[in-house]
Amino acid sequence: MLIKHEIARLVADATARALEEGDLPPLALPEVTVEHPAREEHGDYAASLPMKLARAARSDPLAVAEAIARHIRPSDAIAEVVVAPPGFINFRLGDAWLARQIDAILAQGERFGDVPLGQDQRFQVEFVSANPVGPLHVGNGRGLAIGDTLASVLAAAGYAVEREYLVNDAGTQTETFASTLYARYQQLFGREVDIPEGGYPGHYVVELAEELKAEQGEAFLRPPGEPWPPELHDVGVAKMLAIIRNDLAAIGVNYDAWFNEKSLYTAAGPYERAMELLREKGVVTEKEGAIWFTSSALGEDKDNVLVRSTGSPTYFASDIAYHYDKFLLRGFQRVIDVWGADHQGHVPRMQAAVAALGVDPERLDIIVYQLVTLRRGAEIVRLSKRTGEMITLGEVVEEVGADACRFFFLARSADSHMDFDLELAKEQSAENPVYYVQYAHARIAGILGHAAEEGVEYADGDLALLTHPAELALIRKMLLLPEVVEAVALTLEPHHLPHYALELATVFHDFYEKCRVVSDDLPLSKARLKLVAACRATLARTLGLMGVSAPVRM
RNA sequence: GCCCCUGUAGCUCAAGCGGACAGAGCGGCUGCCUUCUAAGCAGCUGGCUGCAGGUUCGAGUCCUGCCAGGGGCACCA
Repeated sequence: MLIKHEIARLVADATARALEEGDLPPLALPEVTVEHPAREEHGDYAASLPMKLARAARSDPLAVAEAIARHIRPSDAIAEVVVAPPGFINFRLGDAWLARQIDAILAQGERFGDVPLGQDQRFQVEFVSANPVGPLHVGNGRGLAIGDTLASVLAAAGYAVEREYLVNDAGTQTETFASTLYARYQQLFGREVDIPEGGYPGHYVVELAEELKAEQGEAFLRPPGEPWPPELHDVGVAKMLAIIRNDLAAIGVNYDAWFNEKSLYTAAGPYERAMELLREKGVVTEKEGAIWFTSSALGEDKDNVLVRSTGSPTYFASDIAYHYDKFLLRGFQRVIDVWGADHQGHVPRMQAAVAALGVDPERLDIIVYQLVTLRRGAEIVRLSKRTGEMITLGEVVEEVGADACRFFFLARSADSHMDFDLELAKEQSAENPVYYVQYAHARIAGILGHAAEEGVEYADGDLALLTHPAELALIRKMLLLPEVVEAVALTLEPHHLPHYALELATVFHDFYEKCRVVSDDLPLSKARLKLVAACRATLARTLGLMGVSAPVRM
């Protein structure tokens, strides 16, 4: 159990005893939590419970704090319990206990940070899922960093997590894409055709057409004026998808599943079954030749079309079928979808649809991240796939580096609108926060390498020798990792991770300046080697959760 | 017009469920390498948390109104 929870329990138990013995008047006990005081002199943890109870106890918060504090049982972890105005109970961890935690961290190695929140419940995180009609852009990068890290953190929190990419290969967009590709293809054979209305003007389609011509010659050519051959759709989508997968690989994402939208539409498949279920639930109606989800009766602004009057299903219907598949067919306990803000209007009706399928909407979390503005200095670069000019994620990764990209995307909360200034990202590459963290890891690797060269074995190091404030500060910070993992898993806000990484690196660099590790003092050297070995594991785990590399040399 | 997000230092952003004196990085200025990595450290500079009310023992955080910016309101996805 995390020390944070142990302390909260000590406070709860003490309060219960104070109530039993009449030191406090009868009152209902709220959930007890502890927090980290902002100021160091207030200790490691603080309980503000007395201030919350003061009114019900009709007493002074300070008196309540003292009544509770009197009943706190001693713990070997806690060196000091202090009551402080206006009504806090402050706890300070003991130096010896802190030092002993190093062995616990070393024993866990790079599993340190795991937290027993889940018991292997199956979770799915679906992210990016960009339509295979163009290369990934910077906004996709943000979704990628958020989704991938969330998946890693949830796995560390004890859930069985699957990463999934939905390939939208059944909608009108890939049809338009195929038309565009065919137009470009024909142009290569000297035909004067324009790309279709609403098509994709980007140069990459020309490149794909050239590739097609080089590989297949005129095999896809039809007489002028005739529609493109049906095979072209899948061939084109496959080529686009290959480019996307390549970009994803460059930034280091590994999906467990690639789900084809088309597979929803097999006979008696998810689409048909989901629609049937909605009909059974009585949330479907027909009007103006189309089939509608009667979401306005469920508190929504308006109804939404499921099947167009042409008979083809909308994106909304497709997504309902997809979530039917996730929840009812594959049985995920919880599904986390990571969407860009341009889809936020889709959130309430999706939640309503999931509820209509009989699934507790609490099981569906939709993380909406705000859009990214890409700029070069003062010049704003448009993100739209529909304009010819765009900077792809692949190009950004090449320019800025995968590690810096991920860290940058991750460091801002999903709710914040972010600017990605390429000029700045490049200029700052040496001053980038990610290198600050990685440098701490590389420094430790250097120290451990140096110790090995000097033949210093430290397995028997005596941790009791670690008493320097910088050493203890480092241990304190390391012990926070499980708390951060727990917080991220609970709030689904991965931006806490890079901020923690920065704090940990700061405390390490401070320690490094103040404490020489390998010195003439062999016992102290051994103890400090244990300390930095544990710190290396903590840094590596933190970086690993973010998908950022932990270099041994820089 | 309605809905979602945001407004915190010159810039980019933090601030777990409301807690003690709002923090980092970058920028600017000043110092520190015969030593395990100077991609580092120490110090200085910097704030009416958009504005006005309200709730509370306590508000950057919650509520209401206003102002400003981004996004969304299709038989597109």
